[in-house]
Amino acid sequence: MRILVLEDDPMLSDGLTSGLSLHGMSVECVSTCSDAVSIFDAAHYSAAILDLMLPDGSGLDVLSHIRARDNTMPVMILTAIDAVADRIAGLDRGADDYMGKPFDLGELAARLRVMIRRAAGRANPIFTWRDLTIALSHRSVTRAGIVLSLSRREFAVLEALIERPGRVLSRSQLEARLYGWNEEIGSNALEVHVHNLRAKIGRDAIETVRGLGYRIREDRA
Amino acid sequence: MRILVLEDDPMLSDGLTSGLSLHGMSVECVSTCSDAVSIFDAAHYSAAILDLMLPDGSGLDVLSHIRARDNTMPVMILTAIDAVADRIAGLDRGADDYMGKPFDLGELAARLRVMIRRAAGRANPIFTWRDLTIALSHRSVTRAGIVLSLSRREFAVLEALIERPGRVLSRSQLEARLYGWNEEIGSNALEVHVHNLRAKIGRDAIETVRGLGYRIREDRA
DNA sequence: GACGACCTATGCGCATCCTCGTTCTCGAAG
DNA sequence: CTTCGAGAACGAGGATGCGCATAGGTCGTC
Repeated sequence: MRILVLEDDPMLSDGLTSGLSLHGMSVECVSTCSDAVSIFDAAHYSAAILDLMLPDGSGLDVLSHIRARDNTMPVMILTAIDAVADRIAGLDRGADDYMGKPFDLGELAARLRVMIRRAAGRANPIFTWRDLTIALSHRSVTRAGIVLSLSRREFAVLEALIERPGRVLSRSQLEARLYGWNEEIGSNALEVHVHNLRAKIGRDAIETVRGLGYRIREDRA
Repeated sequence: MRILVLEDDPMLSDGLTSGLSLHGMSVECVSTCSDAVSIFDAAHYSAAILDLMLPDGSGLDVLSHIRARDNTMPVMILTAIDAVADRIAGLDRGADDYMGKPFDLGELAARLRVMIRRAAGRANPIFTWRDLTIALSHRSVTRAGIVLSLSRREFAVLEALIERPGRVLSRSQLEARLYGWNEEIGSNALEVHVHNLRAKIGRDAIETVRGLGYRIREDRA
């Protein structure tokens, strides 16, 4: 099990390295967000531990970077013991777990193992788009940290579109997916759903390609 | 065939440029990893040749960057003749082939062609012309990195022309393709579309062959 | 019965597209 | 080189219909 640690406090990172090694994990440390980003792009790890307060940014940005690349690596964030807002923000951006400092090394190791085991068995892609995160398995969508409640049809539309970002889905394709094959639809129901969906997830997330259909706008931010 | 070369030795990059040009490839050179990364994000190439030892990093990092973006572009890495470890690392990170320095230009060109041909069979067709990229599957067209919005007819014209670059399509051929068989057209609608299309993708992309029709100008840049 | 999810219906705005008239360009003939 | 005609480019106007927004109606659930 290869763990990457993003932590700028040398005392803490040394402790993590030696402590987790005792639990059979091999640990590598970086101390800046930019190092973390480049090493994540380059290599593969079983899990990552991210501190939030770094000299050149927040670990949350690294997390967003990871998830933006469809990397579902388990991520644990370290927060101050009482920083609830940070924890929520972390989970919303796709973190799998958090621990408050100071923490017990044994518990940290155990939680890492749980995360890694769970990750191995899951094919639960968490899509992200701008400030939107969509967890298909939980049928949950959050925007900028707050949970949205989508109706069944709305979620189905979003799910269909987000499976292939940038790909145009025609109205008939979407209807065939929402309704059974010969569960005919006689009106602009789909457009209404798209309309309501846009009101919830943001006007410009879904792009209409006139005469062809809809697609999720690719995020070139 | 548009090739991007990442090489910081000017002697070598000059040689590659002139040598590969003789084999009908158009070559662009960058000498730093950061330049390479930004140009890969902006434009599309048929293949890339990456040196490993660069002033600001390793070509392997560039390779990882490319693959992290789901870009399946064929990549060849250049290594010292006896750097076996580098080759393995390169292939592990998703390179398609490698060559040891010094190399034979003819062989390099041949291997590039093989890579490109192989890649053409697996990828969705993305045509490029100068700073234009056309992804038929996504129905998206970008010019110098920014997305253009083409209307249905405009895209259809462009699609028809770009299927066979350099080939002249007569007006009646294009009309037959845009409109159904007996969906007659009574005027110069096609010319208007060509006109509007030119305004978007660049005046000289589409060449008119007087009395015969239109064609995509072949890129001999 | 209140509520939410869903489908249906309808009017409007606007992008798209065709048409038309004019101007421009090319190329061959004089 | 000049002239001239056909083909091509351009700009503008107007019709069409797609997609949007909104409201009303039905069904199922609590």
